[in-house]
Amino acid sequence: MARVPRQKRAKETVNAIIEAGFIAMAEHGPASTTTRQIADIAGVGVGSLYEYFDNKEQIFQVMAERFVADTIALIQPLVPTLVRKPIREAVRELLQKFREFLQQNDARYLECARHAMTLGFEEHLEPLAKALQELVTQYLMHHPETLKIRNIPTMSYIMINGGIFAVVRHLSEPAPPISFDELVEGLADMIGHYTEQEIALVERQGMESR
Amino acid sequence: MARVPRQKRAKETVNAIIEAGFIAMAEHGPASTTTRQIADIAGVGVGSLYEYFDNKEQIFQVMAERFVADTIALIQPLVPTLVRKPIREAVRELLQKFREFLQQNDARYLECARHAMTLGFEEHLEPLAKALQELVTQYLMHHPETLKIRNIPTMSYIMINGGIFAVVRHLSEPAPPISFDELVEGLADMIGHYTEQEIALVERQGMESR
DNA sequence: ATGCTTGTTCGGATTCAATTCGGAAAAAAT
DNA sequence: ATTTTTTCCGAATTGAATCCGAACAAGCAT
Repeated sequence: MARVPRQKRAKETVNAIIEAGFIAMAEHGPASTTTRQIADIAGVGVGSLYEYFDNKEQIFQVMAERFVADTIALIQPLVPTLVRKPIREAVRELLQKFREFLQQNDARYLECARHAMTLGFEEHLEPLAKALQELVTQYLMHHPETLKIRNIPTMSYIMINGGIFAVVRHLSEPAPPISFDELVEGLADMIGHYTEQEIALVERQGMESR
Repeated sequence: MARVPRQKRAKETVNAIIEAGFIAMAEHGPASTTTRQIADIAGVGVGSLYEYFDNKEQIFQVMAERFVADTIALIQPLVPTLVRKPIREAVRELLQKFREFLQQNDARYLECARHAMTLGFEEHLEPLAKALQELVTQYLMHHPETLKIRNIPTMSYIMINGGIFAVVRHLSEPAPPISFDELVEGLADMIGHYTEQEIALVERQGMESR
């Protein structure tokens, strides 16, 4: 952003531009969204885009940041509730909330996510991965029996990244071979089984060594 | 492709363009590779690009197709060997081969994969997903005890997509929190545990119903 | 209110990369 | 050798992204 909006009017302009970005992106896909389209939808002149953004790319970047920030804002208040639930239920609830989130605002975010992998979304994904990492950490602390699981960093890395992408990929498939609900169940089972088996393993070893 | 190369010379040109595409992509990232760069690296005039490709985008598409095709060509001969091995070992071997594959040719493919999520790679991923699906199917047939696992389609969807993306994401992180070997072990464990637990579950149920 | 400074908007002018096109050179066919 | 087909090219065109300076609005001191 070349310049910071100081007056209310200017802030509204910036906001209109970002909103317009989402709309244009959902309609045309990222490759064929032009600055003129964004400006027209936002109801501002093309020149105005460049008052607050260095280039078109940066508009997309800010959109991505907002998307990720909103997703995190969705997750964080859920943490205290989720950490008290059984693992499968927690996974299910998290993913269902995420789905609802994507479908609000005429499914604008969903349309974006569908096209949007096309951008450098991953670069902005880090904060989301961090938030999920935090959720995992909180969860582990509320379930002391899970702390004995081996390779927690590795497994949470796999679950978080694998999970994010399995969901995003599913959303971006025109005709996915499985339903979203099946995907959710599958992820819940995958994670549930893993933790259960690890805990069982630890207990067995504990008994043997007595 | 507007035109099909008929003479040997022309085929070499096409090939040089695609190769140049990989080099330029690895060097500048997809967003800022220009047609001129590609033409210069390939040692042809800019105009020549358009003899065989409709536009720059299509060059990237063909690159993606070649990448995916090469990956499949890597996997398919491994199938007969992999299906005879224990699950963890199979996963480990597959992923290690994949890593070697990415690092050949000055790690050109790896550099591409790093940037390349930025493109519509996923659209070309389908054949790869299919090949992996086939590997899973073959594996299951060679291990009859695994056929009792519930939700095989869902679980293989998650493992394949989650696996692909966890690996790609790992490769594209400048400072990943875990090593590639840890990732491989983790994935092997995740898949291994799941199948073991499912098999155990089925056996237990089998005993109960007697 | 009035003049002054700072912030904001705008759209034509400019720049830059993608794409086109018509003809020259090379290869193949006659 | 001549004709036909294929290939190659780079200057010219096109269109979108970006810049810029004048015009307009807001804040603010007098």
